[in-house]
Amino acid sequence: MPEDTVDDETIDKTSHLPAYAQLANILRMKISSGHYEPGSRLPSEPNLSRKYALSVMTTRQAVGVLVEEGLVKRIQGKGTFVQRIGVVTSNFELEVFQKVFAEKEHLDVTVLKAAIEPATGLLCKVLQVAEDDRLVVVERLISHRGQPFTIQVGYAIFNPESPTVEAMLDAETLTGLFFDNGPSSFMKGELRLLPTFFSKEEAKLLHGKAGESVFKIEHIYYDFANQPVSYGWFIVSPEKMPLVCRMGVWNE
Amino acid sequence: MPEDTVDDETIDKTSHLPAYAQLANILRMKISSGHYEPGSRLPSEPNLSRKYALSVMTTRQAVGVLVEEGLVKRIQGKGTFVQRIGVVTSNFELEVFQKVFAEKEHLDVTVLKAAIEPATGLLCKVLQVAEDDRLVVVERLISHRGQPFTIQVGYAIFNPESPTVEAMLDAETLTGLFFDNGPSSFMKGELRLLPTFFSKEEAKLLHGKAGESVFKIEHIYYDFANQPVSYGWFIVSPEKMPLVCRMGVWNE
DNA sequence: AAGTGGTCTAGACCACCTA
DNA sequence: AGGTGGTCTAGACCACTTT
Repeated sequence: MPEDTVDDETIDKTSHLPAYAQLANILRMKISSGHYEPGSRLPSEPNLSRKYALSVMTTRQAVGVLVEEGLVKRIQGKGTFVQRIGVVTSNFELEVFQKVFAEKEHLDVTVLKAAIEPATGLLCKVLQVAEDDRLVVVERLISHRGQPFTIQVGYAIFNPESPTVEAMLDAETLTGLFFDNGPSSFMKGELRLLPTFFSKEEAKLLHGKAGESVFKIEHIYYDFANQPVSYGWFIVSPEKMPLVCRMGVWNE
Repeated sequence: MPEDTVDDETIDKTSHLPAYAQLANILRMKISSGHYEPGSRLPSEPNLSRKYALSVMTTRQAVGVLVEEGLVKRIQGKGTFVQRIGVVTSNFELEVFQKVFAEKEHLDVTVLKAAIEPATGLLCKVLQVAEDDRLVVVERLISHRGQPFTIQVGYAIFNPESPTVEAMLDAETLTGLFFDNGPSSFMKGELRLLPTFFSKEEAKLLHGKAGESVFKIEHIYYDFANQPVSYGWFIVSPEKMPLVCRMGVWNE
């Protein structure tokens, strides 16, 4: 009476797909098919290692893939448990931002405003400067493949020698857009995603309707001394930048 | 002429902090201090292994931590490179959602509506049912520590035997709120984050102002047969649920 | 050919949980 | 005490990139 003999797939060590990925696929399949039910325990790592003739480290790597995907959760001393999918563990990536800004050859930047202004109220607080200190302000309309994509507004503390200011004013190479490719290095930054609505001007520039609900992505960057160096935001429509998060097993 | 003798920290193998975490800390420090500049190459893993007297696997684990944090990027055959921080690689987690719903003892749920209705227009499309098929609809006000937190609206295909319907109507145990603890298992789901604004009623219930910009988190779940089983959304103010993403090195 | 990251082994010991 | 995940070693071979 054979048990567990041919009911399972095995690891093909001649395959180009790494063993850990093969095992991850097998386990993922068993989870999505209901063979391992939500809340239940996965076979222990030593057991999986024996069953699929892999070392513990390789087995751990396979399970680690599922952990990254949020399908299972490891609890030391107890085991690895199949997770139920749910809203609470999700995260939203700025995938569209990545794709759009990666295609530099299809980006067009129009400078709407570039000026030096005295700092006021909120800006003083955010950038930790005194009232009337001078700020560089730049507003840009960024189009992607001919379609208006986002409006960017940025403020930086004015300092002719600061690479930040240089980068901001450098529309040509886009370095000022998101500080991903510039000469300066920042210790840290913070993003904040907010709901807002199109102003009349924004709607016109981005081909939307005034009052339409859109995203605002605020960003603030700090230098090595922990001082804020720039503050600004992007305005972008959810139609141009859908924020979607998939949970569970897709594409099987 | 000593070089690299005492300028570097070393790994304390008697520490409770794992060696890989210690090395990750060292490397993170060197990145944030500018010792390793953005765009530059990290020492190779064999080099780091020799330098800190660790095995390759342990060194890899340390570098893996920084990869997860987005501070460095591995490129096979070339090396590991320090990344510049930027907007494009960020993601937003629903941390507040996690925390709020984890404190089940501090949640209060008021059922605003529970009914069976015929499907119409948009709902037919989303749930892939025929016009006038019956749907269960539930609206809830969820309060956390006495403060109104979110309004949840959910639709499910009516089937008295479906665990989804059971879960939705089960206000007591909150299982219907986000399907994270219920008896049913779902193969997959999709979330969509959207900007919108408070309706008059929503504003009143959530102590906000009508017309205020807020988040809408749409969710749709599918069963094992890939059929939609439920659709709905949460309405929540950005003040109650800030969506923040930190980039670079914080808390050093 | 040499250097890099990517995968893998066959063990080992530790920390934690349950019985 | 025995099982579980967490860490670690000292090698090995492979795939990819550069010289």
